[in-house]
This record gives sequence, structure tokens and C-alpha cells, in this order.
Amino acid sequence: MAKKLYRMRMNGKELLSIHEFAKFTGLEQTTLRYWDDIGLFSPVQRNEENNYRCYAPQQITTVNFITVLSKLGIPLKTISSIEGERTPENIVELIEQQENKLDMEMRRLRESYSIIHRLRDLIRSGLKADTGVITTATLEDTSYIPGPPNDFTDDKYFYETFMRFCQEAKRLRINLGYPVGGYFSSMEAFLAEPSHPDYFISVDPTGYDKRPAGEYIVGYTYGYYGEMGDLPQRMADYALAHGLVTQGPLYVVYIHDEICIHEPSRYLSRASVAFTRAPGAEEKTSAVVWEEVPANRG
Amino acid sequence: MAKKLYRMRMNGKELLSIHEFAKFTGLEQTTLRYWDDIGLFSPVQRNEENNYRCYAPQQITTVNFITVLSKLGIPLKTISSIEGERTPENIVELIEQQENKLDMEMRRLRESYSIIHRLRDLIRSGLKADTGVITTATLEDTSYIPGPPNDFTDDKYFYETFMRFCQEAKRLRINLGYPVGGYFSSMEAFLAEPSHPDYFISVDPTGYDKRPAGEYIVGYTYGYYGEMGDLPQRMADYALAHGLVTQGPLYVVYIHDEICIHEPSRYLSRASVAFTRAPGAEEKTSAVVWEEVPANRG
DNA sequence: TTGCTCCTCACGTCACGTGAGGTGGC
DNA sequence: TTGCTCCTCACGTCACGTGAGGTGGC
Repeated sequence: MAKKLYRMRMNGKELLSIHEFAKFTGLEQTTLRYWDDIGLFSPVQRNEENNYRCYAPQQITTVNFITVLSKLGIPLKTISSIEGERTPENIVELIEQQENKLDMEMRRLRESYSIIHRLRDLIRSGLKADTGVITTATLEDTSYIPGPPNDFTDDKYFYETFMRFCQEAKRLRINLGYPVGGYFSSMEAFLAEPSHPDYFISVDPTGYDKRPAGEYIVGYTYGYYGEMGDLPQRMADYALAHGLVTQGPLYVVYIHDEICIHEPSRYLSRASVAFTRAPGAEEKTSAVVWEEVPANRG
Repeated sequence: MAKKLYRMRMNGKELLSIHEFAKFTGLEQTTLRYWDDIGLFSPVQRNEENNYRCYAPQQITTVNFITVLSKLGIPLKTISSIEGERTPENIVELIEQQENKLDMEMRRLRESYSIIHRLRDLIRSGLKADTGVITTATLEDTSYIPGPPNDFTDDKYFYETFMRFCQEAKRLRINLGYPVGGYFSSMEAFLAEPSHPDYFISVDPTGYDKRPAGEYIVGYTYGYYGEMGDLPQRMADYALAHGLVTQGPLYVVYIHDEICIHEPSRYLSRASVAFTRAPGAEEKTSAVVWEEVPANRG
């Protein structure tokens, strides 16, 4: 100790070099210099000969205080400004404000998490998809948010309608990060106009609408948004051949789209429609799982 | 529509101005220009006459893709780099990496949340404290992390020892954001050396040590770290006067310190020690609450 | 001429991180 | 002379936001 001539003292106690002070506080020297520069926190004094920064041991607690508030996401400027009027009441107020910000940040993170999760499951399920065959599967219920009704009159093409959906998304609190799909009122509607869904849907697990759990006819097809190829006919043929009667709405979900495929013609869509068995139809269900993991988490 | 001469077309379809494209995607014009600048995402073409950016409607989905990944915290440079090799497998990998990062971010946020919560409760409880009186109270159990044993030999003063604790904190995974206190093996040890705790503690709700629930004698005092004034004697007197026998360790917690008080002499500490009633001592317990809200949340 | 949409260029933001070049005592 | 700790100054980071000054067609 005291091996350097330039070591300074204050009230008989040794002061710390920036190197030592950084070690005690766990901060970087650059951070300490920066805080000094912006006037947030300075050493008690400078060595007059070499201008070195000299810190007092008591300053460690001050640094801890700044570090805590900073980690809570409070900007250094704000921390700077409460210096001098640091009272328990003020700190409680500051902390409560920050608590709300942290709450929002948490919600945002949870939503990102939910999106990331759903995306991954969907992309994975697409990797295992076989576009060649139609199957039946027992699906869990899946929440979604419906977009506004589509309008395909006046020769409006698919993309123009999809654009409107994107535009309205913000107003309707629809996060376009979730997978997107289309809703058809029935198998017949899908057969008649395969690229004209009644409305688009966002497969958001917090959505208020649900595709109910149950048995579904499921088919996949490649092609750009709204291009369903012969999928509608193949699904209808399958139902007929197996004595199945489709029921309720038909859902299309865009499983692989621009998010993971470069070539638009290789986009992958999946259609699903509930059914009942006609009397006498044999039971023959293959096991396909819609989503592998429950929707909510984190 | 088409009210401007400079509106461009591509394959017969109208292209969008930056203003319109910004509306559809919900992005700012400056963001679109920035993405163009860094080569992340550019309009399909420029108007040759005025150099205006012209976007194709199909580009909306590309923008959604970028927006999603960006919201997940993936840097634009990374998003840029996966262009061209955008396959389901690559995207799943990228997403899973990001999932881990989000997990860590979540944990960090939860810890900040826990700290903010505990700080607020502690500061509030200090606002209601009365340094003039000693009381008894039924306290909940409280977790904490013990620091390394203190060494007060060789005339080491309180602050020097506290500094060592701060220095070791990182290694011991102690987050100095939580309230800090001192542990004394007994009331007698506290009486003998009020500013020499056996070790410092961090009142971290995830700590593996606990101050058990039960009845405690509780007292407050103003003064700088480790300066306990006449608090030890007052607590001992109180116990004697009420026929209480102190039991087990004594805990000091620094309730108001540099985090909310400017003047070190106004720092507030609280001491608590468990007790049993001597035979014949009347029961008379005032209700003081240690922490108002459960420790973990979020 | 005025108003409007768009353009580029430059500088600011935030909390540092990274050299470059220099000092002072062993 | 070399090695070490420290210094200042300047520039980079990241994803934009904010003017300033200019253009082109109504």
C-alpha cells in the first residue's frame, strides 16, 4: 500500500485511483470518466501534479445508487437532476414512475416472446408439411383476431385488399408479427373464390375469436398469397371420397411467407375445415398437430 | 387516384410514394430512408425525373418481416445479412438464438422489477418509522444473501470493511441494488460492537438465508452507516423493562441511505432481534409491518 | 408567387468503447 | 530506455430524429 508518491489523502484516509475505484464498484474506467465529463459524478479531487482522479471510499455508495437507478432504465440526465433534492418522497415517486415503464417494457417483451414462439412452431410445422396429401387431424382451439371485412368488388385484386388489412392493423391493435391467414365462411366459399377470404386474420393467442378444437380436414399448397392452386378441389374430393361433410368456416394460414422464403412462388399455405362423418363412413384419422406447444408462455 | 403526373407504374400496377408506403406499413419516412441508406431495404425503383422513391405494394410484406425481426431485438445488420439465404431452417435458428437473448433480458427486467419493488417498500416503511420508540412486531420471514465474514482487526474501520463487501459482491453474485444490512450473532454482540457486524447482508428475495418469521424487538436510529448511537442500549433496556429475552441473531438494515438522503447524518437504520417472553411478562405487541408486499412479483 | 411533396446532407441523440498521442515517476 | 498508470481529444456505435436548403409540378 501507499507505494506511489502521488497517492493522495483526505482527512488522513487514502484516496483511490480510478483503477482501484473501478474495481470496487465494478464499473469501467471509461464509464467513470464519462460520468465525470457529463457532471453526473466526479472524484472528490484531482492530484495537482498529474491531474489524476482521486476517489474517496465513501463515494462507492454514491456510485451504487447511480448504478441501481441506471439499471432500472432511468436516464443519467434524470439521475443527475435529482441530485440535491434527493428525499425519500422524491425517490419513491421516481421509482413508481419507472415501475410503470418497466411494466410496459415487460408487456412488450412478453409479446415479442409470444410472437417468436408462434413463428417458430409454425415454421417448423411447415417443414414437416406434405403438400401432396390431404389429411384429417384433431386440432386444438386457436385464438385469432379478425381483420375488417374484405371488399373484392370493382375488380380489386388480392394484394390491394391485403394492403388495406395492413393499413387497418394498427388501428385494430393487430400486431402483424403474428402469422396471418384468411377466413372463409365455408368450404363452398373457398371453392368458389379461393383467393377472396371474407376477412384476414392475425393468429394472435390473445385474440377474442377462436377456431374451435375438433377434427379438421387439412391441406397444404405452395404459391404466393391467395394463390391456392387446386387445393380447394383436392380438399373437396377428399371429403367426398371419405364420406366427410365439411362444417363451418375454412381457415387458411400463411405458414411460410416472406419471413422465411425468398421465392414468392414457394410460399406455403395451410387450409383447414371442420367436418362430421356421414353415416357409414369409416373412421380413419391421421395424427397431425397444429401447434406443438401451448400458445402462452413467459 | 393517379392525380400526379409523376406517379410511377410497374407491370400496370401503381407504385406508392414514400408517404403512402409509410402509412401502409406504419413506419416513419425517415425510417424508410434510413433503411434505404444502409442497404437493408430499398424501393423497387426511383422516379427518373425527380428521384422520388417508388415502392411496390408487395414490398409491404417484406417490411413486415423486417419489422418483426427488428422488434425481437435483432440488429438491422443481422437482418440484412440473412437476405438471400432466407430459408425456414435459417430463420428458425435465428429465432431460437434470439429467444435465449429475450430470456436473459426477461430475467434482467424481472430482477430490476424486484429491486424497484423492495426499495419502494423499504423507503416507505422508513417514512413511517419513529426513531424515538422501541416496539415489538410480528415479522414475516425475509430472505437475504450473506456477504463474506467481516474482519475488524488491525484497526480496520467500518467503511474499509464495507468496501471489501462491495468488492466481493460481484464475485458472490450479490446485486448491490437490493437494500444492504448487517448481521450480528446476538443482541450481546450488537451491544458490544454496534458498528462491527459479523457480515453484511444483501436483502435479496432470492437469497438462500432467511430471517425467520416471528416476534421481534424493532428499533430505528439516524446516523451514517454503522453508527448506531444509543440504539443498542435502548433496545436492551426495552427488553429488560418488558421482561423479554432476546434470542438468535440481530439484523440491521440500512433503510434510508445515499439512495434517498443527501445528508449522511440523516441515514436511517433499523435493528430487529427475536425474543421470547420471560414467565409472567405481560403480552403487549404493537403491530409494525416489515415489508407490506410479498417480495416476488412479475 | 405559394404550397406541397419529396430530395440530400449534416448534425444530434445516448452511454459509452476504442484508439491515438502524450505525461510523469519508477 | 522501458513499462506502467493515467490523461485528453476525437471519432465510432446504433437506429434513427431534426432541421437546413433545394427541387419540381400544380
